[in-house]
Amino acid sequence: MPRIVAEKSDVVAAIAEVFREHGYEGASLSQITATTGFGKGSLYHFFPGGKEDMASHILAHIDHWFEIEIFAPLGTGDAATAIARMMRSVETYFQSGNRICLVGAFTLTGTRDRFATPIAIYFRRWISALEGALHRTGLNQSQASQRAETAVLAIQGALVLARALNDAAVFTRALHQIEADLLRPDPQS
Amino acid sequence: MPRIVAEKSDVVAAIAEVFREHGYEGASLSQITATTGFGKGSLYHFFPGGKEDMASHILAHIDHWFEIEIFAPLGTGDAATAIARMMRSVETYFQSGNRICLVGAFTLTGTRDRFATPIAIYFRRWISALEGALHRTGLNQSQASQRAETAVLAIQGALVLARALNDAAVFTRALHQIEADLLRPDPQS
DNA sequence: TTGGGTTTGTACCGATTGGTACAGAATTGG
DNA sequence: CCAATTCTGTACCAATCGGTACAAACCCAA
Repeated sequence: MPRIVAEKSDVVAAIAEVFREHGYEGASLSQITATTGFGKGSLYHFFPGGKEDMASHILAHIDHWFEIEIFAPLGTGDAATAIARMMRSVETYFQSGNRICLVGAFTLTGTRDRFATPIAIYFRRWISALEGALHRTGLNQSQASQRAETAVLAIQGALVLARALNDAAVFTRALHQIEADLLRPDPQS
Repeated sequence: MPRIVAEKSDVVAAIAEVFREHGYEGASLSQITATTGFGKGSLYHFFPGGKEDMASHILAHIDHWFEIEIFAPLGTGDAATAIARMMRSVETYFQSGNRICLVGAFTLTGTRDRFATPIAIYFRRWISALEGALHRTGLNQSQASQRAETAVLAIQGALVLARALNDAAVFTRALHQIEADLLRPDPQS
């Protein structure tokens, strides 16, 4: 019984990479079976709802990972440390700019309409978790909110530009600047 | 004879909107014919190379528009004025965040591999044009380069986040901050 | 008005799409 | 060891995919 869960989780991770490479519409069932090694039988056993079901589970899987590794930790301990920890996790997760944000990729196509709610929740949660940490550094609510939004947005943009220029250095460079901007002392006070 | 060119340009613009909405892989020929009103006959007359040919022409069309309206103007006149002008053009072009950057959307899927060169050229040219203007404000080369990269990246990220949250205000808010960051006096001097 | 090129709609093509059916292999609890 | 359940490969399906062929409609110069 636990074996089912474990394998399903593996399947989710494997399919996610196919979506990451070809997008939702571009990832065909035959590509998924070929790349993951799972036949249609297995696929439709785990995901009776087909492609859309797979993508839903993938988004949930990603959201869960971020909740555990990024969002929740932002709420604990020293704020500056938590933010630095986030930046490190982000750099690792996105493989220094060589890996795409699937949520962001879904956002930019018609796929967004299918998954509008989980997509919006993911980004809102990220911003709100970061905003909480910034608030603990002494920033007021509106400044914390603005900085958090800017940081999340910049991470997404960095992923786009790094891939467009095929230059992962763009991403790491951006991450360092984002971190500096986040921890910069309040110019108001 | 000029009529051909004019109509072809119209077709390009119409198809671009379909790609913008569904992505390259997601935009089917039948959707293109239905949305644009042009039959397959016309489509394959103008674009013998099919879908890929259409997308190439669209990218060229976009690049040309940006060259005329954004990139080239950055090289003329007062730098601060030129940058402010760019921000206004960007806000108009992307309809205050309600319109997607097709180049960015292509970047995040397997489509990038097909059009890697024009995509990279587009972003490089944008950054380099902006870098030139920043250099004219007195910033040194490396600072100008870094700021230009950050600004272009942030615009892309703002488009992603605005669409993800279905909130155009995110985009306009970001644009104002980007402009302020670009024109901020050199902290070094 | 006619003739030649340009533009377009329609019918059609093989290939592939996402999805279903189901028999059998593998695994498990009893 | 057996039966029930879980898992998987294969064959198959209608629908749609991107693309081709081509004849008719259209347009403009002569």
